[in-house]
Amino acid sequence: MVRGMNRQAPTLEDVAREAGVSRATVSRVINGVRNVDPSIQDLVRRAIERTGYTPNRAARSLVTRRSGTVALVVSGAGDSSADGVPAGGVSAQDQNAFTARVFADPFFGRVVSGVIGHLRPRCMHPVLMFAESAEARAEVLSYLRQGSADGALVVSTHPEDPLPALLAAEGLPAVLFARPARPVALSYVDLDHRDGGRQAADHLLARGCRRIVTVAGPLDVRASQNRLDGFRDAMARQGRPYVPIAEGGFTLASGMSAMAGLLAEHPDLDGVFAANDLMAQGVCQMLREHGRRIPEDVAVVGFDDSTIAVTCSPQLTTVRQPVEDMAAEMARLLEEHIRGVRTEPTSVVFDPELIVRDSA
Amino acid sequence: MVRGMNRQAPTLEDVAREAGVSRATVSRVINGVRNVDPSIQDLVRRAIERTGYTPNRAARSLVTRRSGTVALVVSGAGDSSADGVPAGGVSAQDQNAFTARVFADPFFGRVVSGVIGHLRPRCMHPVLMFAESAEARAEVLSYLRQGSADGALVVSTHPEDPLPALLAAEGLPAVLFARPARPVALSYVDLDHRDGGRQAADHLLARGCRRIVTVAGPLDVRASQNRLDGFRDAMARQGRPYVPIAEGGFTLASGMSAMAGLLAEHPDLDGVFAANDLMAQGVCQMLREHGRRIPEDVAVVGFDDSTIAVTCSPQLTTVRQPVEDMAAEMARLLEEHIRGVRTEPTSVVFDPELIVRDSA
DNA sequence: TTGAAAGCGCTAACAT
DNA sequence: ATGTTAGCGCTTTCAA
Repeated sequence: MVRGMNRQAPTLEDVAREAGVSRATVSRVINGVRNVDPSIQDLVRRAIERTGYTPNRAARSLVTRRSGTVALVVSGAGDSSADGVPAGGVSAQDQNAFTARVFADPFFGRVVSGVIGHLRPRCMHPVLMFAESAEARAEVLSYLRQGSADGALVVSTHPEDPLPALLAAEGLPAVLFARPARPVALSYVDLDHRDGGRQAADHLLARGCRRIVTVAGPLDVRASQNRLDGFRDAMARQGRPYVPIAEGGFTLASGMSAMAGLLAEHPDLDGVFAANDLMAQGVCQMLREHGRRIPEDVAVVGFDDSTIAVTCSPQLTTVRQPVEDMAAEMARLLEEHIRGVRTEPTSVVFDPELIVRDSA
Repeated sequence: MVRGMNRQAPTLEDVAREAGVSRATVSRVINGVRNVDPSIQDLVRRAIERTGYTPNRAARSLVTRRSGTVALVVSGAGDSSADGVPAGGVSAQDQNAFTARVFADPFFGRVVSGVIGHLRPRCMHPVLMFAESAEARAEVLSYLRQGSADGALVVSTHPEDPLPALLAAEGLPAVLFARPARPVALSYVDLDHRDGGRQAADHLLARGCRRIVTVAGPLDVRASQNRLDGFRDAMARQGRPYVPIAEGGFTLASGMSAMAGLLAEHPDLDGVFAANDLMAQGVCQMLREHGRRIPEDVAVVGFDDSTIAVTCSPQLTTVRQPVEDMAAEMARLLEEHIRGVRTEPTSVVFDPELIVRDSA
């Protein structure tokens, strides 16, 4: 069915003529509306086949007021207004750095995967947007207002991200990954991070570790804080109120240097909880550089169960965050908001699960 | 300008009435067509402000026949037709695995960054699509035919990827990352991989390395093959016709095991060229586990200059592939094809550049 | 069950 | 320089 690029694409009209019926009937067949004579359905379907017809999305959107597209936005904090930004906005450098940071963690890939998994069977598609500056955020809003996308799935990389509030204020359908720092009338999907921290502590303790330390995530991020809280609570409940802690930045390098510091102050440590797998990998590397065997000398527990948990050696024992499922749930909620079958903001909190492998 | 979600969005008509002019005039102002009296322009702009008007994208697309969207497709090989696929197509597992693999390398993030960098100022947006199965590929084609996207930017992860040929056959605007295995009438952007391999060899040699080995990429990938060829040629030209080689899979783990093998057979090696940074990182880790210092005992050169090149320790000396620039160029070419100002398939080949850091 | 016709909101050719 | 008008391709009442 190779068609030259010159010929106009066939329209409903063409199919209707070919089938000897009206536009309306063809439309009904395509959209699966009942009340169409089976024999006519066949007729139409054959005509569609013959003409190589594909519905025009713009025309359909115009009348249905649905684009079949959702914005998948990765949102930073950036300048919250047009303050002090050199004309022209954010530099390519900054933008690259931001993007690089986002993609450095396998986390985002898992989000994409989960989102696409839900969207694809419904003929919906994600358009990727970065909102690391006030300018970029305005663009996201305008994109949604234009009806270019029916709603937004937003993953904030910073607790002070102003985008959720802006979205809510305009009444635009949106679902967040993680509960926003300040209350916003939007649905979100989250993980019970506290419980994850607790599971890590319990496992290390049950394993017989006595001198446990932790490499926390950035403490201005609620998720990090909660993982740490849960971890500490569990430790305290078992009679260990004090746990040495180093703060990392969720990166491999920060995990390494945090571990180096911890090792210097507590050379006899025998257990580490790292608040994500990337840092856990850094922790393992640093431990090995110091001649410690894992898990014989030091047990390491990570968080996330990202792909690196298994590519890392030894394979990481880690607290699984079901990111794909969470992302799919975001898409599901958003779809319901868009369809209007769900109107109130909702929250769905997932439970983490300890995955035991070789590192602890 | 908070608007309840109940009120209909204002249309051109509303603005026109508010400003006391015709729809056409408002449209002209919005689209920056000359021949509009400055005073009226102001009038209109104020009316737009007051009404909070935003143009409806679907309506605009319908008449301009432009969606302002391009498909950014990551394409695998997968089943090339409906052979032996269990009903329902590819499993969620497979899809996740595919996505995970794609995002494990910082490469894709750089592509996204470069693409967005070019698209954003032009008010265009990328929609993310995966085409790892025949089904998914059909969907990409249909998406483009529907006019949902004006063209496709495709990054193939496999040399036998059938998508480019399908795109070309339908005359759909598309630009590829890397020259396709078999000739296809599409524009592409590529790197002079041979020259990159050459630069790596020359640097290692100039440094005084005598027992050089290499960890190649998957040899069914043209880029890997070319990097290797260039590397070997340069070595041969300097009187070293034989270079021990191990084939990796562009992953960290494969870099480690390739290095382990090489080390076992050539314990006296003093220089390594790894065909990408991820493998180079694996190489470094393995070398360190074997007590080799980098670069004192063994010099290591990577390829790509991805973010890990600098997060890795020691920082990687590597052959830079300007992925962001290449991706932006893809976007530029595609845009020209879409606008019709470029009709013939074109190729743009970038030059790699050796970035000297600490590892060699 | 099918068809006729009225738009959806916009741009562009044409008329003024 | 501005307004009038005719669609773009589709869905969806409303009649038949």
